[in-house]
Parts: sequence; C-alpha cells; structure tokens
Amino acid sequence: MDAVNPRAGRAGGAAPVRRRQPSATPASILAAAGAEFAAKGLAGARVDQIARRAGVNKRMLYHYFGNKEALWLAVLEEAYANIRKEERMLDVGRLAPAEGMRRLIEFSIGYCAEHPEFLALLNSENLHRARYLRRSKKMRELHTSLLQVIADLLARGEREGVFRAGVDPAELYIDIAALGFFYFSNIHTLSAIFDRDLNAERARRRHLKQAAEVILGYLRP
Amino acid sequence: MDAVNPRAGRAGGAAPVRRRQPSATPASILAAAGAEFAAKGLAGARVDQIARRAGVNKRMLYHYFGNKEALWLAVLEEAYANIRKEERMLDVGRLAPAEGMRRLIEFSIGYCAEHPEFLALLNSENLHRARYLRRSKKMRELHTSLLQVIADLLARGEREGVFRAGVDPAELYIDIAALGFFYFSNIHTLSAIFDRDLNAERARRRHLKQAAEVILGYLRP
Amino acid sequence: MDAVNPRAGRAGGAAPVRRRQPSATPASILAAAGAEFAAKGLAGARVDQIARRAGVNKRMLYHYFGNKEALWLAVLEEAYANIRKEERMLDVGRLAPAEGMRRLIEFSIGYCAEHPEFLALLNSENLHRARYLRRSKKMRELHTSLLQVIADLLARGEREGVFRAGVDPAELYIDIAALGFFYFSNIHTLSAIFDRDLNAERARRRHLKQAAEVILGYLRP
Amino acid sequence: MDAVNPRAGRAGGAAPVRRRQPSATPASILAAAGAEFAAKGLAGARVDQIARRAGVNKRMLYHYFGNKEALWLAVLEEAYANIRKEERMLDVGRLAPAEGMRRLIEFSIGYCAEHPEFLALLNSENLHRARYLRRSKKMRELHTSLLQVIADLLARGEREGVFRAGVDPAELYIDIAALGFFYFSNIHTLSAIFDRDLNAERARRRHLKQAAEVILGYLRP
DNA sequence: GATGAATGAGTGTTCATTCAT
DNA sequence: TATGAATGAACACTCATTCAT
Repeated sequence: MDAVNPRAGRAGGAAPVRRRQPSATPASILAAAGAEFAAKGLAGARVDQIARRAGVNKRMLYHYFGNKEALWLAVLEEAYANIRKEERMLDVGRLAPAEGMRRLIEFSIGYCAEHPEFLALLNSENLHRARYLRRSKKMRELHTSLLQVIADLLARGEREGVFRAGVDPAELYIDIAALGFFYFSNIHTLSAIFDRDLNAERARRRHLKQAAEVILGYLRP
Repeated sequence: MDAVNPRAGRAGGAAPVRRRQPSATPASILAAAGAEFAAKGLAGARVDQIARRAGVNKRMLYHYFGNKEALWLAVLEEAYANIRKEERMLDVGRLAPAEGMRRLIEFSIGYCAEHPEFLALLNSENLHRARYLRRSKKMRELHTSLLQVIADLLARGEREGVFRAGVDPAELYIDIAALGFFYFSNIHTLSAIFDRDLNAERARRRHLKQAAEVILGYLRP
Repeated sequence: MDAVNPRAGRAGGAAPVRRRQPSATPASILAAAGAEFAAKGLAGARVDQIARRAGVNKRMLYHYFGNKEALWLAVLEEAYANIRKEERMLDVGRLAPAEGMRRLIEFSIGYCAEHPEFLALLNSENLHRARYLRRSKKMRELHTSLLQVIADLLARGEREGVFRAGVDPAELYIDIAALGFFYFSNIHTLSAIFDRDLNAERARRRHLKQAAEVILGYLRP
Repeated sequence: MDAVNPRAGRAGGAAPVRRRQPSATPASILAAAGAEFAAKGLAGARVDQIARRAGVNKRMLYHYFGNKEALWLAVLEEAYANIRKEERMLDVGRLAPAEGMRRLIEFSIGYCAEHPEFLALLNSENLHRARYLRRSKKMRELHTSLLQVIADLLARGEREGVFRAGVDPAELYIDIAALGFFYFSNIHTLSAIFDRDLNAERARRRHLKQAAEVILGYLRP
C-alpha cells in the first residue's frame, strides 16, 4: 500500500535484523478502517473507533496514513485490488466463451453477495463523486486487464458464433455488475418496500439464475 | 407530507385574508434537506447548513420535524412518493404489453439519470440497512400497486404470446431498476476506473438502448 | 397573587356579568409551575413543560406572570402563604403552653413530611441566596405573626413555670423547623448513606417522637 | 479520585525527570466543578464555565470524567469524603462521652457554617432524589464508621451513667446534623423572612450554644 | 515506533422569549 | 383572551488532529 509511507522506501531493501516484529499495525488499521468505513461511510466513521477496533493508538493511524481521507483511499484501493485479484484467478481465458461468461457473471454476483462492505464502500465513494478514487494512480491499470479479458471472451465467442457482434466490453461489464450490485447493495430497502426477504437462499438463487439468463440471452447472436 | 402535522387541519378552511400564510417553511426545509442529504449522506449533512439553505431558523427544523433523523425519513418518503407518482402517470396499463414494458424500462433509466439525488438517498439509507425506511408505514402500500402493474403487463404479454411465462414481477422490477440505478449511481467510480465519460450523451443513449434490449430479449418467449 | 397583574385591579369590583368563565388559567399555571419547580428547581424546570402540564398555551404564562423568574416568585409566595395559613389555623394561642408547643412541633414535622415540594422550593431558593424572596413584600408581614405566636407561648409557659426563661422565639422556631425540614428534605441522601428507609412509617414516627422530646426537653426549666 | 483512571497505574513508578507532570487537570476540574455545582446546582451549572474556571479545555472534562452527570457524582463523592475525613480526625473515641458528643456537635455545626457548598450540593442531590449518590459504591462504607463512632460514644456514656439509654445512633446523628444544616442551608430565606442577619457572629454563636444544649439536654438520663 | 493528554472548531439539540394574527 | 410560528443564544457533547514525551 503506497499510502503507508514510512515503509514504502524500505520495501525492497534487506531489513535490519533487529527489527521488532514486522508490526501488523498498518494492516490491522486497514482492516479496522475497512469495516468502519463500510458500516458508516466516510463521514459517519470515527477515527477513535477505528483505532480502538484495530487495537492501536490513535496516533499510529496518523503516523501510517496521514489522515482520515488518505486512510479512506487506502481502504478503497485495497478493496478494488481484492476483487480484481479474485477475478483474475477465475482465469476465464482458458474456458469456452459461453462458459467463461457464465463464470464471470456468477463470480460477479457471488462477490456482491459475499462482500457487502465492498458495495458500501463504492456507494460512499460515489457519494463523494469519486473524489478520492480519482487521485489514485493504480486504478486505471487495475482495470484495463479486466476489460481485456471481457473483450477476449466476446471476440472468441463472436468468432465461434456463440455471441452476437458489436457488444462493448465496458458496457457489458456494467450490465453484469449492475445485476449483482444493485440487488445486494439495495437489499435492505428492496426487502422493506417489497416486504420479502431477498437475502433468503431461495431468493438469491433465483436472482442468480435469472441474471445469468438475462445476460447470456442478450449475448446470443 | 403528513410529518408536518400542526398545520394539516387548517388547510381547507376559508382563511381570512392571508392570515398567517400557509408557511412555506416545512416545504423549503424538506427541499433543502433533500439536497443536503443527497449530497452528503445522513452523517455528512449538517443541520445548520440545511436551515441556512432553506432560509429558515434552525429551530424551525426541530419544530416541524423533530430531529435530524425524522427529517431524513421525511425526505426519504417524499423521494419515494415522487418516483411512484411519476411512474403511475405512465399509465402503462393502457399500452400493449411490449410497448408498456419498454416504456417502463425507459422511464426507470431516465429517472435514474435525472434524479441522482434519489439514488444517493437510497444508497445512504441502505448504508443504514433501511433502518429509517422500515419505520415508515406508507412504504409498503406505495409499492404494492407498482408490482400489480408489472404483474398485469406480464400476464397480458404472456396471454398474447409476446412474453415468456414464469417471470416474477418483483424480480423483474429489480433487474430493470438495477440497470439504470447502477449505471448512474456508480457513474463516478465507473468513469474513473474505465477512464471514459459515462455521462456523455452518447454513452447514456447506448446504455439505454442496450438495457432495453437486455430486458426485452429476456422476456421474449 | 399580585404577580397576576391583569386581574389584580379588578379583584374587589363587581365583575361584569358577560365574562367568559373566571378562567382557571393563572391558577392552573401556578399549580403546574409549583410541581415543575419543586421537581427540577428553577434552572431545571422547563417553561414548555409547565405550560403543557397546565394545559395552556405557553404564551399565557408570559401574559399572566411576565417571565419564568416572576413565576418562580409567585410559586414561592403561594407556598409560604399556604404553610402560614395552616399554621394559623392551629390556633395554639388557646392551648396550654406545653400542649401548644407540642402541637406546633408536630405540625411542623408533619407539614414537612406531607409537603416535600415546599422543602424543595425553599432549598432551591436558598441556592439562589433568596434572591427572589427578598424582592417580595408580603414575606415579612407573613412571618411576624408567627413569631408573635411563639413568643406568646414562651411567655405564658415561663409565667406558668413550665418553660425555661430566655429562649428566643426565632431561634426556637429554627430549631423546631430544622428537625422536620432536614429529615425530610435530605431523606434521599440520608436513606442512601445509612442504607435504611427513613420514609417507612416506623422511622417517621420514631423521628417525630424524638424531635418533640428534644425540643420540649430543652424548654423545660 | 478513582474516577480518573488513566493515570492511576503509573503513579508509583520512578518517573523520569518530570516527564509529563502528574497533570493537575482532573483535580482542578473537580475543584471548579465543585464550586459551580454548589453555586448553581446540576441543571444550572454550565460545563463551559467549569472548564473555563478550571483553566482547561472543555474536552478534558469529558476525557477525565465522561460527562456532566458523572462529574457531578465525582464532586459529590469528594465532598462526602472530605467531611468524613475531618470527622474522623476529631478522634472523639479518646474523649469522655459528654465531651466527645459536644465536640461532635460543634464540629457538625461548624462544618455547615464553613462549607455552604457542601450543603448546597446535598440539597441539589436531594432534589434529584439521590439518583447519583445511589450509584456510588463508596458511600455506604464511608458512613458505617461514622455510625460506629456515635454508637460507641452512646454506649460509653450510658455505661458511665451520663447518657440516657435507648438512643439510636443514626437518628441522633440526624438530629445533630439537622440543627447545623438547616440553619446554614436556609440562612438566606430565614434571614429574609425574619428580617435579621443570621450570619452575624452573635447569631451564629447563639445558635451553636443552643443547639449543643438541645442535644446534650436530650441525652441526659 | 508508540503513547495519552490536549485542543478549537463544530455537532445536533434545547432554551426562554417574542411576533403576527 | 388566546395561539402557533418564529428566533438567536446557548447547551452538552464530539470531532479530527497535534503536542510533548
């Protein structure tokens, strides 16, 4: 995490031997901050509470991350890095186009179901009009590969005659993400207004099935 | 908004010449609060700022709404009432099933495009796990008619052989909403990571077109 | 109550017939204020709450009494007037000295037991160093008769050889009042630190008995 | 005061030269709060004013004591601890019963005369029906020894034939306290209604003399 | 690297009081 | 006589941040 300045410079060097353990401090701060920010948003989260949850002195938080907003960005970057890492591990490039696409859809929806903190963080960042994310340099490069993978899938599918032509990778990704993201991000208000439990296993499974059908149906030539 | 009780009873009477005018105060508080809450969330919004923006004494806010959280709920209820009211005005019941559905999709996406405050409010409320919305009694009734309209469309379409059978109205509504909501709600982060301007007229039009195709394609028998 | 200005002037006159009922408003304000002030003190009492408890518009309170502090004084004056009135009704002048004295003691203690609001008001007024009471003109005259009664009792008792000589009436009154006032005024803290219920019937009776003995024993020649 | 936890643990250690001095902050807050609370009561006292008077940042008050009410209790506990400590120092156990009792009476009255803040605090706490005091654990134990001392005095006096039998220690203590407490606690209203200066040296001396006589006379067999 | 004390600007909320009718 | 709306100053309390060690 390059937000963690003091360690950044040392990263590559051979560490002196007499270092008191690698200090899990920054990592635990990041974890605590992730949970707090996801639960309360940037404005609602309390620096005190993050420090307490991380089990470190509040001062450390400033030492490692500078201030609350920088910590927010660090949390955000880590969250994006995590999902993209898991996504890469799907290795859909080795699968048949239709199967790869289905896998991508299922992963996307599954990730939303299992990582509500990620959704909450993104929503909060959008509330701020991506002010913090835009400062980040690692973001763009993190996502070009994602688009590349989808473009490859589409191209292969088109060549093999299983996918229609003329589909924009980013636009497709957005539609896929939308189906999972919205369902789980808005699950509380939706459950309230429709008076049904969308978190129930049955409801989730039905949604996953329909979403896949919606997208794959659209892709068929 | 019936949250503003004190004046409710008098509304209809033949008032003496403008005696104590109907007081635009609660309405202007609600408008100001809507803007502030949408921009900053519940925790980030400042009561002082809302009062200033509404051009009223801060005390009035408590006089009419009780406290910040009750004001939040009032804003939320009004936001929902607004979209449902416009939705009802579509009168899709009088249109052919496919046309009605298309109109519903276009409205849904258009509303998200034109009412980013609504999206922001819902996201914030979901951050709070719908804590406030769940207290509201008017919510459920507000949405049963919506489901009824969709169910009617689906039934008619099925009877006429233009829609597939077995589609759940709520689940379909969620998918429709998802496509518009996610695109515009996450437009800032998406634009950042994909490095393109999703707010551009061309991008928006393309999204609308694809979304309609995605849903209508799925509905075809 | 001369704090109630609008009616003061009219008091003696033949009231016009067409007066809409005598309006219990000031009296009910006074009663409500008495209860609130006794329970919370001057600073702790809320004008809103007094008005609500009295069942009148808050504005009326200002109409009749001017402001919170004037209302406080009115309550205080009424409270003093009440105890002195009951005291006069004892008519100890007609009793034998020892009996009259015993009756005075028992009344004093009994009144404290039955009127905790009175004790609370006096304590609060002392917190303010009698700032409000000192403004009152009716106070002095209200109490000279009390001292006169005690002086008479003492003089008669001394003449009859049942009381010692040289006792100051005011000082004696203070000692009598002290025994009842302190016990009931401090009953909560005393019960807490001594871990016993001083409000129990047995405890109260024992205190009354001992207090009478203490004073009457002292008065014996 | 153990309400001030954070520093408690370090107290005994051999501190490096004046490293972060023992911080007079909590003590000065307590002193300032004592004065403010005594003068205005719990509701009337202002946190801002306490902080200003203590010469510390208002935030420190919350750092050390939590909130206004907890500070109130801390003040109360300290006040009680002070009087009990001085009382213990009288060491009446070593004196002859009559002399010990006289000393106790004189101390009790003298303390009331010299510590009007103590009286004011107790009155305010009684206004709250001892709500805060009852939470305190140190209170009971603080007062059992007091009762023990009085019981010893009474027993010795009875054995030596100078005190009557059957006197309850707590009840006697209450009567003793009453005479001093009431006189000085109500000195402002009493001076007002009787139109004489009870604070004058002569009046005070007379009261002390009479009070001692009242109690000691009662105790005589 | 690590700590607890300290800060000033602000946070939502409440107050006694007055205005317009 | 009576009312509900309106006010501004203050209220207890909290915030992210920095200081001294």
